[in-house]
Amino acid sequence: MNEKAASIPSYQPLYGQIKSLLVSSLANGEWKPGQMIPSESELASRFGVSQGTVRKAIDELATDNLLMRRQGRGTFVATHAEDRNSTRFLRLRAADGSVETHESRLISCRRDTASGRAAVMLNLAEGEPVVEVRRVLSFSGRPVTHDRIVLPASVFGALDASVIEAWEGSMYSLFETRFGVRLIRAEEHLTAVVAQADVAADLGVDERSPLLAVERVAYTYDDLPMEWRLGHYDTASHYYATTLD
Amino acid sequence: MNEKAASIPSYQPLYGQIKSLLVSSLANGEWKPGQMIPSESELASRFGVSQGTVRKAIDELATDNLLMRRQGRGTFVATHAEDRNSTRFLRLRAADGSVETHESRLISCRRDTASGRAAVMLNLAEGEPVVEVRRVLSFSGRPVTHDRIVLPASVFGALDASVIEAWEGSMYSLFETRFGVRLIRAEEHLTAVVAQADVAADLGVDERSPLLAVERVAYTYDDLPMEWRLGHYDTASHYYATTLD
DNA sequence: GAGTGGTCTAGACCACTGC
DNA sequence: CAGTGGTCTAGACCACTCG
Repeated sequence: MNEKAASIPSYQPLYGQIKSLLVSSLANGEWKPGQMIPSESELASRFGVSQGTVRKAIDELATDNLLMRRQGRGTFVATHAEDRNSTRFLRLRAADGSVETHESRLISCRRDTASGRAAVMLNLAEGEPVVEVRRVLSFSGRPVTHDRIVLPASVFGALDASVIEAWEGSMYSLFETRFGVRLIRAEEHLTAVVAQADVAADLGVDERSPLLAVERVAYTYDDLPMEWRLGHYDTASHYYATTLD
Repeated sequence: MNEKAASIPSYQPLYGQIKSLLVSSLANGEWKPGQMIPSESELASRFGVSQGTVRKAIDELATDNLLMRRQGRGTFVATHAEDRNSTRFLRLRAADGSVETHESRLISCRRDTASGRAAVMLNLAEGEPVVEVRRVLSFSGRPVTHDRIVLPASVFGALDASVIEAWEGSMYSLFETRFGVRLIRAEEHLTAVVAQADVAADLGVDERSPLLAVERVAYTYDDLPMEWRLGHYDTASHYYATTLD
């Protein structure tokens, strides 16, 4: 095709437009997490562009972890329901650097109304219905993190304790499978705080112990905030790892 | 060229080899921070490959922040001595999300011998000479972080208080300009701790206040650890920001 | 206008997977 | 062996910067 992006106002390259089309197909559920998307050559003829252009679009989506390429097999929609992805957002490491398996213990799951930081960060009005989950994550049998998770009830209304306790896998995997919500990106704000009574009790640490407070907001394909959580990590024997580059 | 990578043992693509060659030129100082490297077409003929192959190599180096592309101008060696890069490794934000300017106050700069975590992380034997810098960073006039920086004296022997106080710019910019050491990547380990007396005094917070402890190791082009630092951040009015994706 | 990076194409061939 | 992604090429043309 030669009569390309002639009338686009502020120039966007063809592969950028293809990328948007692919994201739309992901967002509207045409291709579901874990599924294979059409081959590069098929997409090229569908969109009327060369394979190289489709390739560049897919390259960027793979870099952003929206897609996963597997040589010889195809290109797949990324999913949290995979061993290598199930802890993608977990930055906690044991003091010796190893990545341990962890177990989750549910404390509560109840309906509530939005307020404070959670309401602001989720773009909800005060008082809108939400679901609030509290849980403790243990590493090698020892409680390390306490999480309070707030979700809009408009989407997660069907979430309750039995659903969570029956689920094998991560929260994000549950959201994908049971609610059709795929969270692809999150932002975290870290501070150091002193443990409050309830959290201290759940973690088995002294009140007033220092804890790492981790506030997280996770976003969908459309960049809508869909989950707010406040974690409190006991960093006596674990640390939070990041890379700067 | 058709007689390409015929005898390479475990297949490495051509652009990967070009990438290695480019990194070598960066590491041995053929092209210095801030300088422009040869154009893609010149590199293509120098290496006897197509421009597209050079391009792919440069693309990846630009993604890794080793090079910076500027359309219409050329490709440049990334440097910390640039406004947009001078705070590249600083993840601190004010509580309202803004990025403030900061001022550094030097507490001490002295020769010491390697020991403990610093020795281990810098691959130094106990007792090898190091330079230790302590400083406080203030945001909007208020002290927020206390840093203890340890550097191998074999490279940074000429560093002293007068050099630091005369310098306008970041530490990494100083390392580049005065010591020919470019640090391209760093890893951080975060924990929550209680303030010790000396740090508390320097930051003007109560002893036993919770602080965010940030241990950082920074690496050169050759992936050698060249800087170890232990920061203590007062997160009462600031937070540490990261993105998960 | 000359030079640089950025996009797009068409086609050849290689590497890997699974039937 | 067919199908998929991965690499490489050669060449055309576009967008941007600067003198």
